[in-house]
Formats: sequence, structure tokens, C-alpha cells
Amino acid sequence: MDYNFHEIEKKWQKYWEDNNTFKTPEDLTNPRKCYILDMFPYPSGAGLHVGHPEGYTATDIFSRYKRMKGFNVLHPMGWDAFGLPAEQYAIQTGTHPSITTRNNCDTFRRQIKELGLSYDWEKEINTTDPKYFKWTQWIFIRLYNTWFDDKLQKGRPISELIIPNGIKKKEKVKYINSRRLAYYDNASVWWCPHCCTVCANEEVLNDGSHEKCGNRVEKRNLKQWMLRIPLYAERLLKGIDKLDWPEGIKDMQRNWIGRSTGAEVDFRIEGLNINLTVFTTRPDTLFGATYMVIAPEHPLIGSITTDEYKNSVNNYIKATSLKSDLDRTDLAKEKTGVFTGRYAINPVNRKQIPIWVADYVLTGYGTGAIMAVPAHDTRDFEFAQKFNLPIVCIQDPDVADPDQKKRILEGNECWTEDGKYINSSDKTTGIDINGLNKAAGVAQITRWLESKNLGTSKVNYKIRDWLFSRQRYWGEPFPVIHWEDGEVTVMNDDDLPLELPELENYLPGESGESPLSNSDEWLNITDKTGRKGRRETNTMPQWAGSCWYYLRFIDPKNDKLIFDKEKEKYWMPVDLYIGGAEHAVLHLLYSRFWHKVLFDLGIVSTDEPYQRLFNQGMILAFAYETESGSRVSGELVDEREGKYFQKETGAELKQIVAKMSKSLKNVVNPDDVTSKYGADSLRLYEMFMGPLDVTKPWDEKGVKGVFGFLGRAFRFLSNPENVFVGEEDAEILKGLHQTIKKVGWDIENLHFNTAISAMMIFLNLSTKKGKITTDTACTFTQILSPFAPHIAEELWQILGNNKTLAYEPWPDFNEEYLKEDSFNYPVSFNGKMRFNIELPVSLTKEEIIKIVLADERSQKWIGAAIPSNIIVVPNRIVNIVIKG
RNA sequence: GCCCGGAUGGUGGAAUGGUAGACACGCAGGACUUAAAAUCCUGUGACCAUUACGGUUGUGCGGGUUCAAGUCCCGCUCCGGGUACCA
Repeated sequence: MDYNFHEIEKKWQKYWEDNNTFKTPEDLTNPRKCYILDMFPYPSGAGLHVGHPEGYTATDIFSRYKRMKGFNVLHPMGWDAFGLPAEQYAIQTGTHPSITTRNNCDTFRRQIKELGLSYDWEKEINTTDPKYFKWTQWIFIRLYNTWFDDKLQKGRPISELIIPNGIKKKEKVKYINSRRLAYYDNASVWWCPHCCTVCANEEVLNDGSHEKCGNRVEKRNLKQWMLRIPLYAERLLKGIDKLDWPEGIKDMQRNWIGRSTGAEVDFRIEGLNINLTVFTTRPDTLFGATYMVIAPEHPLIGSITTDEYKNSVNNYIKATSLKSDLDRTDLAKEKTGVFTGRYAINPVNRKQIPIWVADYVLTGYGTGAIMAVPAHDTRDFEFAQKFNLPIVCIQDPDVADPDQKKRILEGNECWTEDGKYINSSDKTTGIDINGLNKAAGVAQITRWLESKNLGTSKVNYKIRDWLFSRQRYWGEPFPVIHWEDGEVTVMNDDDLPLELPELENYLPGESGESPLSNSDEWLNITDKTGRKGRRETNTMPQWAGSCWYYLRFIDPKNDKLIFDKEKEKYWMPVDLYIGGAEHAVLHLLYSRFWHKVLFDLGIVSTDEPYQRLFNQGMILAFAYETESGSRVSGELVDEREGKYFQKETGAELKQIVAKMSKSLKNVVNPDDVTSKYGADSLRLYEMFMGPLDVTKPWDEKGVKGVFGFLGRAFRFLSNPENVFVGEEDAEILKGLHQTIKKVGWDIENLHFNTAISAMMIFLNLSTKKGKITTDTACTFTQILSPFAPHIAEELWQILGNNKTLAYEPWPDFNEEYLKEDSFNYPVSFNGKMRFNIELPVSLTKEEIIKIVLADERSQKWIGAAIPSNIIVVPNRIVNIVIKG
């Protein structure tokens, strides 16, 4: 019988749909549950690309396998459908984004269904659906009404916030607002003039361009919604350790949070009654602090600067404010700065040190001021050299090179590693750390500072408040009203959702107002007392919907609650979460943050949302370049003897591997692959290409390979002449059970490429033998089914079964069949393999040595010499060591 | 600069410290066919032999540990990802 994949795939997709085969079990008593989640896609107008099915197939195989293992499986799909493209399209054509979104979702759903993925479509969600974003708004209200109790390291309802005595009524609101997890305030934010919206720091690329559109961004001062994610820094950091995530991703999150320990130290300012507080990770180097630097935006800059230096400092501030952040942070640029005319007192030795202003000190980190230790900090060293500030070495460096040592001791080279302190004592203050090493020095100085009330140990984090508003139309509206008397209120839960108004004009205002401000009717509101208010016109960023979608999947149609508590308790946490590494930090960190808040409020039962995470690698594609660098589409290329030529001109081309993109003319459309080879082949190829987590190039020739395998499998197993009832051949039986064992183990570890290879080996064995039993055929079909479900269902039916194999128990392997009575020993001499010898496994080491040495082939390698050592590793290797 | 990851045939890739190159692609030869496609069979790291059931060499480079290293350790090179004046 021919392998007619078109017919087979259509037939079984219809069967699964008609029978609701993959409906999530309602019964919550089965203790074996598995929540398997994909990072849901943004449904773009372009439809699916071959990168999508990679992760989806992986989770699908895992889901099908777990169902066969007897687990209750939750495996849903949905749409992260808010976002700019639909809005841009609305601006151009007037089509409402909801229409564009619906069409795109329809395309995605159709394409996904054609891949035979076993989602429970009753659980489908869409972030743009008011029934969904009602709850996104509901969570925002929770964030707004939560404060973080630092002592308990826990978020608590704002009603439990203790207001310090003596706070006046007006100050009280301010105080409360200063503690909310969500707050509204002026912020210096990145503004993209092209998109007319702000963007988060994370959305600005290294070169200062907007990630979404590629245009240059600029700073603006605007009123924005922010989330106090840094309050959860410690929790987010500690939580990482327990997670079964790739170490690389964990490190990225740790780096992003950026915890550093050190001390805050107060410096008295000469001639003023104020202190300048700095943060340092190296309080031990206080004796080497020869000057101080404050950021140009430092609040004390006005008071510190002396009259004489006002002009130059003001000019400097003006100059830096004109610089973009990009210019300021460009390391290649020379450091700049000016003297303020003022001096501070170094607390350890009472020495006067000058205070400078320089933009290499950032206002947003630490206290926005530093003590500069040029001898032991490369940035300070650079600055001191340029401005001829003193460089005092206070550590005898641990280096062997005497020349280098001399340079360091003389202050001509910077030393940031460990060493023994010198010049680090003072009689008047009574402190002395000379001779100590770094760890001891840090501890002693910190203790001394704390005892003298001059400083405290302190932990700082790089992570900043999360800019949470966008000047867009197509996003979740904030359930917030700004009243004419200045009060800000959030809506009642009962009044949610706050839906988006219909608009004629989707263009954002250049002033930083979202298109929502165009709708007067929606915008203006009056309360019972006649007080006028205006709705918040910003909308939430795209992250909002994806921050918690995994929770809604549990109970997507619940219109009373965000989800049923019992269901949440049963299904959470997500057992396997697969998606691209591009979300390593942002989505996963934001999502963890929200989850922890919900956990603190008792809304969810787990502290972390995603127990096991895996990142699939990107799929690249070959592209062809002419000598001049222009790109040639793959169809216009001839391959001859491993070289590539342009069909038209005959010119030789260079083959490169690159991201799929329109400009490279190397995009592969999954629909084309499916129509040519079928969904099972596409699935199998995506898994067979290589390990799931690495980037790998798409090669259509590889699809042919797995297509051939499926064809052979189908022709062999569907032919009654090959399948018989009776006793199975021992070799086949052994091969089958090896395959069961390997495939099961590989699926658990997401090693799909080697699982497929094992099945190929078994099929090759079977076809060589010519005949297998019906039992063997059925078992093989079962283990193939998670990978290539359509063909497996068809074969299952041909083999005489009458219902879906989706819930057939996964076959067990029998160790008995795997046992060998002999082993083909490789025999090596001095580690070099020379020949093989088949020996019974029951032999002792001595017996093995005897037989091997007696073998004539051994004589050739031993000759007249005497073996000095013979290593026998049972069932592995024999190694004979000969000296001389 | 710092943090991660990687480098294995013509290609994608296999290998709990134990026979490097499984499996697949490609290529070559053969069968079937009027022919092609499809399918099936055989061979295929390189080099040297080809009288062999032969030998040499080989996992980015240089050292080391070990009876034995693609795998472990030290020092590099190159490539990819993240991050960056974070005190």
C-alpha cells in the first residue's frame, strides 16, 4: 500500500476533532498530572514559520507520551494577540485591529491543526478577548493594592500597610502610593518618535535603536505607570536555584537582577552641613579613595558646587543632558568631568578629597555618587590619569612579574585583584587593615564603619522599576481614572472589563498621548457627586497578557473567577515549558514576578510558575550571496560538486547560514513542506535535525530522509505478508525492547533526534528480517505515535485495532530480552583498538585474559615483549599495556 | 571587558572516561525500467597499500592527568548568545 499522507492526515485530524480526543480530563483525582505548555505565539499576518512547529512538536510528543503513560495532561494553545502590527495596519487601512487579529488567529489555528498537534482547543485563549483581559486588569488592580513588606519578604494588601505616626492627611496618600507595587509617576523614559510610544529599557537595543522598528529612540520625561519589581529582586533571585531550567538562562536572570553586596559610606562635605553617601562594593579600599564623583543629575549638585565653579559645572550638566544615553555609555568614549570646587572628608583618614562631576557615574544605580579609588578600579584609574588626580596604591598585588608589581605600587597601573593591604592605617581614626587580604579587609572596614555610624553594609540590585505603560491603542486599557481634584482611583472589580472604544483614528499623538485620547465619550467620566474624571489613556505593554496566561488556561471559560482554586491547585506548576531563548529574561522574569505577587496574596498555590523550562534553538536557513553581497533566492541556485552557482549568470555563489528573512530570500513556509511531504514528515524532520536546544539550518534534503523512513515504515507494516501471528524472532524482540527503552528515556530527556534514530534502526532491522509479529508491529506503532501520530493511527487501524491509540498504555520494556550471553570485546594494545573477539559474558577476568593472550592476533602486537598490565572492563573493553 | 554556550566526515549530527563518526543527507556503483522518477541493494573520514581477514592518521590549537581522553584539568584561537562606565 502506498503512503498516502494527504488522505491519512486529513482522516485522523477529522477523527480527533470529531471525537474530541484531546479533551483535558476533568477528573482531578489522578495524582499523575502533567501541564505541558508552549510559549503562545503572537499571531502575525505572515502565518506560521518553521520555527513555530519545532517547539510545538516537542511539547506535542511529550504530551502524547505522557497520556500514554497514564497522566492527566493539560496541553493548551492560545494567542498573545495585542501588539503593534495590527494597530499599524489599522492606521493604514482603517481596519479594526480586532478584525485583523481574528483573521490572523484563524490562519494560525488552521496551520497548527494541520500539524496534528494534540491541543485541547476548548482551552484556547486570546489576550485581546475582553473576557480574558478583564482578568489582566483585575491583576493590575491587585498589584496597585499591594505593598512589599521587606521584613517578611512578602507582598501584602495595601490595607495592611502601617502608616507612620505623624503623617498628615495629604502626605498619607503620597506615602501609600510610594509603597504600591504599581505607581504612576514622572519618569525619564525612552521614546520612539517613529512609533510614538515609550519603550522599556529592555526594548532598546545596544545601538540605541528600538527593537520593534529599528529607529533611534530618545529620552523623554513623561508620566508613566511603573511596577516595583526590584522589591522582589531577592525572591526572584533565590527562586532561580530550585528551578529545572537551563543553567545559561538562570545565569542570565541572575545577571539581570544583578545583586551586589557592599556598603554605603557617608562622607562629610567640607564647609557644608550635609553628607554625601556613596555605594561601594570595596569599602576596604577607602584608604585609596583620592576623590569623589557625583552624577550630573545628583540632587545635591547645586549645594555642593561652589560659586566659583558654578559656571563650568552648569555647562557640563547642560552638555551631558544633550548627550544621548548611548553616547554616555559608550565605553570607547573618553571620560569627561569637571571639579565642583568642593571637598569631602575621607572618614578613614580625615583627608580632604575633591568632589567632581562626571557622567561615568550613573544616577540610577546606587546613590548616584561614588568614592573613586583609581589604584584599584579601572574606570577611576582612567579618569584620574586624564585629570591628573592622585593615585594611591593600597594593595601589594599578588603578581609574580616584578616590573608589573612596581608599576602598580607606583600608581602607574590599576590592580583590581587581591593582595595584602599597605598604606591602610591611620592613627587618628585608629583603624588598621595593613597586611590583611580582601575578604578580611572588607569585613573589618564594614564593621568599623557601622560602629562609628559612618556607613552600613548594603545590597544593591541592577534591576530597575518596570515601565509598564505604552501610548498605544491595541493593548489592555488601565482600569484607572484620574479625577479633576488630583485623586487617582482604580475601578471596582465588578465594573471590569474596561473595553477599548471604537475609534476612527488610530494615530497616536506626538505629545505622548495614546490614540485613546481621541475618544471623548470613552475618555471622560463623571462620578455620582458630579466630579469629573478622565480615564487613563495609556495601555499596558504586550508583556501583561503573557505574564499570567498559563493560569487562565487552567480554567479559561470561568466568568466568575480568574480560575477555579481547586483546578489551579491540581494543575500548577507548569511541568514543562518550551519556547525560544529570546524570552530568557523579560517574559520569564516578569511572569515570575507577577506569580510571586499572586502567591503572596494567596491567589495561586505555588511560589514559581514554571518548574521545568527548555529553550528550543532557532532554525536557520541556507542563503546564497554573490561576490558583491547581493542575495539570491534558493530556487535560482544550482549545486554542482559542492559548489553553488547562480542559474541565470553562472556566477559562483557563497552559501551562508542565516536567520530566515525576507531580505535573504530564505524563508521556509511550513505549508509548502506539509503539502509536499505531509505533517508527520515535517514534525519528524524538525525533531531529527539535531538536539532541540541548538540552532540548526533547515535543509529540505533532510525532510526527504524522514519522509523515506515513514514511507518504508508504512509499506512494511501495512503489508499483511510481513506481519504474522506467532512467536517473535529473538533478535527482533531484543531490538524492539532496546528501542522501547531508548525512545522512552529520550522523550523524558527531550532527546528526540536520537529517539527517531533508534526507531529507524529498528525498522531497518525489521525490513532486513522481512517479517515481524502483529504484536511487534503494534508496539512499534505505539512508540512511533507521539512523533508521527497520523501514520501511527492509520497503521494501528490497519493492524486490526478499532479505536485511537492516543490512550493506549506506553509499552514496557523487558530487561530479560535485553540480556546478552556474549559480548564482542574490543581488544586494544596501549589504548589502540586492534581487533574484536566475541566472548561469553560469564567469563572471569582471568579467563578473558587467557583467551585474549592466546589469540594469534595478539601475538602480532605483543611480539617478544611482555605485557606490563592488562585491563579488563567486563562488557566494555580489554586493554593490553606493553612497555618499551 | 565580563558571563554563558559551541567547534567531530562533503552536510545535519551520534558517542554513562572504554571499538570515534550511530542515524540521516549527499555522493559513487549496481538492480528494476525503453528511459526517467520512485523503490531496493552495496560502498563511502582522510591518507598509504590493494596480496590480503592490512597499515598510518584523525574530534579547533598547545600542554597535562589516565591502562585508556571528543569526553576530565590547565593555557589559547575562532564562532554564537547575553550584558555592559552597575562603583
